[in-house]
Amino acid sequence: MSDETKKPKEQYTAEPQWRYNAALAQDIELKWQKEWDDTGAFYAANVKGNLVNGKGDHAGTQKPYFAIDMFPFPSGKGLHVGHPLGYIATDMMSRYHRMKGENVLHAIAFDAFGLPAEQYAVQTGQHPRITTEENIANMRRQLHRMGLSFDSRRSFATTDMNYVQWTQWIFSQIYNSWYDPTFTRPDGGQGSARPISTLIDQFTNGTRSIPGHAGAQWSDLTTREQEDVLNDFRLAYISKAPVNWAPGLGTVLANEEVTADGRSERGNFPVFKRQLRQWSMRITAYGHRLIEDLETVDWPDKVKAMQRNWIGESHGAAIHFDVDRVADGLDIYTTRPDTIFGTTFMVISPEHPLCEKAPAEWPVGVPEQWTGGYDSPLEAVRAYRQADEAKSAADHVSDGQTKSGVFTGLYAINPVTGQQLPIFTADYVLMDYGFGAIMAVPGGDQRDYDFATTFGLPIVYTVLPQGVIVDDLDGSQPMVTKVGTVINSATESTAHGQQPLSLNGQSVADATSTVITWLEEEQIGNGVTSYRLRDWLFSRQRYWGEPFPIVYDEDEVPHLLPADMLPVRLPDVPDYTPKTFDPDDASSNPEAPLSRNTEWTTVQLDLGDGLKTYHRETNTMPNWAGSCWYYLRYLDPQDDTYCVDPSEEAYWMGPDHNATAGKSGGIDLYIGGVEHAVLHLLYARFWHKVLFDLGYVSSSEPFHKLFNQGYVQAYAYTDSRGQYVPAAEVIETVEGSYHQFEWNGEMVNREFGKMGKSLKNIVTPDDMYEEYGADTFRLYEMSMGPLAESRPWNTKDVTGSLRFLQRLWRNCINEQTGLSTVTDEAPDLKTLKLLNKTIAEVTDEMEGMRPNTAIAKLIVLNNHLTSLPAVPRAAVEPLILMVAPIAPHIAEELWNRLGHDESLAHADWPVADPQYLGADLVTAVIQVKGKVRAKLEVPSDITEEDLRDRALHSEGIEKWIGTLPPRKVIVKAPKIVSIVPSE
RNA sequence: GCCUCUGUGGCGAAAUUGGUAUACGCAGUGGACUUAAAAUCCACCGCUUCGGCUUGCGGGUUCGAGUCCCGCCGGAGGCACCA
Repeated sequence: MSDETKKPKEQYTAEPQWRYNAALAQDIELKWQKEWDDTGAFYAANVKGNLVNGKGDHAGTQKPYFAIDMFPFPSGKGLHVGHPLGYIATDMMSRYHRMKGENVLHAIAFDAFGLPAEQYAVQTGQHPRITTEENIANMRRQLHRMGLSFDSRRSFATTDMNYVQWTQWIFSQIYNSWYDPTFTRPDGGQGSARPISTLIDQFTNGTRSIPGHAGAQWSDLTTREQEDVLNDFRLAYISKAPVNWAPGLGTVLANEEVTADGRSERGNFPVFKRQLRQWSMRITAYGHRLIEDLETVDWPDKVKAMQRNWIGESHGAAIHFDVDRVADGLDIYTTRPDTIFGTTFMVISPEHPLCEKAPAEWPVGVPEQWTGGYDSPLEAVRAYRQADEAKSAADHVSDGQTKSGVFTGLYAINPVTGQQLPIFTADYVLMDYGFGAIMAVPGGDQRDYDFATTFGLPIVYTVLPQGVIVDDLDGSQPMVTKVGTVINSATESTAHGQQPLSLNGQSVADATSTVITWLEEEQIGNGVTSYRLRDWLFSRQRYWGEPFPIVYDEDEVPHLLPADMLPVRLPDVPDYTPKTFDPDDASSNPEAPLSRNTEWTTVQLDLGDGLKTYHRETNTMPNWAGSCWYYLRYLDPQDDTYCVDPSEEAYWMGPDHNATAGKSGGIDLYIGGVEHAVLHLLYARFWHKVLFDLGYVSSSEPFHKLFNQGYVQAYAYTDSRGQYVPAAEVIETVEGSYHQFEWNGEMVNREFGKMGKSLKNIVTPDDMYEEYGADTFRLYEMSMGPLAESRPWNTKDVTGSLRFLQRLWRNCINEQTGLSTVTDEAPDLKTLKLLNKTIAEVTDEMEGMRPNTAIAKLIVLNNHLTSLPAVPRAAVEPLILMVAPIAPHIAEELWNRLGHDESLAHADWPVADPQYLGADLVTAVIQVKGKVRAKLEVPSDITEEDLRDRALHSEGIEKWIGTLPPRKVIVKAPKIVSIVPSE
């Protein structure tokens, strides 16, 4: 009995079989993903070789479009909904360009070496190769479920041996190159990487003298001596300069990996400056080109500015100062040589070699505070240097006006004035910028001023500051009184036989060039360009990275392994965990895990002069190495002859490959987070330029168009104790403008920021697939707001995206039968006009990568179709095609159910018919004193006179303009009439 | 401190060269359908003392300013002893 009463109710309430809900979406999505895989729908065709498109063809005359994301790191945690934002955008653009008939290369690889993978492996007790592979498998599954149109044949991980081999090969090319700043490149530019053999030729035939061995023959030098000379030229070289040592991480780090407060970006450990022997890349040789060529790429201004700031090119002068009793004297760098008359003391870095020349006795009459309380300059300087070494990078930054330092007991001579200047050592002068020494001008520089006031040193002003009257400073001669004019800067002195110099009355810019010319004539100094950018520290004391293709002989001379010995495989080691230390233990020393396998480190090789014993380099490369060139490997992933075949690189990335790419060439679209603005993007540009100089690639820049997607942010909730509560369970109530949040009957506070496990606010793509389906998820991500902006995730808003797809589905499909309901009758004029307007506008939005506004317009069209008694095929088919890049599965299914046998992946993007674009009637607005007072329906081709006339006589307008003739009437036909009434 | 960017309804956000501010979505309100609810469909939805007032605040340019200029205030990001 009860069964009978229930049964009809159930039948009644059950959802129709063909309602577009999460379950149906899943069926559709899995079906089409399989179809795409089976038919190779997204296979991109190469020029030659075995990579052809799904139809079996090589690239023909089709325009190429190469669009990729910054590839992911295969994390053990998997993805949350914030991660795929960029991937969906790139996929949308790839699908759009495919429908425009272009040959689209869209692929993904995995950045699988590096610290986090290693740490994850340590936690799980498994070999990093195993955990890395598991993580990649999980990530592939999550990404595949999203329906991203990758060419699956072009996917790889940076840890694949076949890839490592070519990473090592590129290192070899860099190692075997030097930078010749005078060489004219084939593209007409000055300066180029060249094979090191061309440098050896110059040494051998005497066209270049051998540094440190003047007059010697190259062949007379020992192998050791030759290598030492070459090391100073190689683009990958062994550096003995101060490096960043993080004991808590157990490895050294690049400058780019150290935060502003002197801690490691990963792990937040203190970083110490240490003199350690490490591999370095001479990226500074490319400083100018890395700035200059930013002009040739289509990047956000913000990222360009960040790279310019990071490289920090500045123009100034190198000036030589004689030093009492020290033959070599002292060279300094300044950007303000015009202020040399205001120099009242000198400062050298504690690491500066001149510190070692500190005398054993204080000069007579030295103020107490200059001595630091020590009995001699020698002791004072030694103590100051020791204290300096123990400081972490963070402790070096002085707080405000207090500056530390000590007098060296030495005096320099101002080459312009002949004045004696005390030389101090202080840690505010850095050894690795300029010459590690400055001329201090307390009248012009805040830091010098702070130091001068601390140590009671004189202050001289040489540039007229605001509000100072000229006669007070220099009444002796008549002068212009302009702020920024150089004053107090003249010498009659000819003590060294120099020409007198006066800068008085000149502008700073003029004075600067005057003094540089003078310095060059007198051979005291010269104009130089300096960079903030340091060479790139390239070795790490880690297990999970690429081994260097380098061995050392018994004299510690490095030898490069030839290409046929690559790849150098990572050996097994008894323990691959990094050796870490007390984070504050500055005296600790790095230990490379690879050195633990002594069977591997010692090796017998024949490198051309018989079998000899060598030991291997035990450092590994930083994980930036793999990300420096992976985009090239997509083009030609299986090549055994080249890292990328030149003809493939020319087709996909060359300067002529695509009208959008401009003269630099490069990838058509590269989407990723702004956090890589000065790390990956700078390093990759550098490697690419070396490969360009050496003739391996034809594009001078790797990434022609760069786009930074915003971050997906999320709300998190804390209870009264400050503990995070599960965000999904929080109930929000709104009263007026007042919002309340409740969890388990308790009021909780809302905060806004990242999505993270500890914040209990993670939403995963898997959650979305289950509740809404991949298409709804993709659509929501694209409709949240402008792609470049960060936006908060709001799961409840996702329903709006689902409703749009449901309505689209219902417009085409009978929910009971699953059959098409569209009519083949022609659409009415209103529909045609809206359709063509939508096509024109959505095309425009897609070109500008504004999916949020594109979607709004698609919804408007769809809502209009909903209001029609029957949905015309001619209107809904273009709509389906336009939805396809964003929600591809439902689009394919509808396309199929409407009777198309072919996938729409390569269908033609709709084109607007111009005859429906112009409007016959438009609304003209009548403004009086800038306020809208009336509206008129007028023909769109109305003349200005006509419109003016009709506006002035329109109903009710005299109420606003009065009876007097208006003072002024502006007409912009057919939209605006602006009336200024007489008073 | 220096360099970028940003500020519009209850919320996410639109507004192409200065030309009808608030498209589209969420939330909300009312109605139709239903025994009822959900779903769906239709309508409304900045504030207002009904004069008007509204794009963080104060000025300016203009017939007309969210948009351009000057000065503040708030928010985000980057760099930071770089001579």
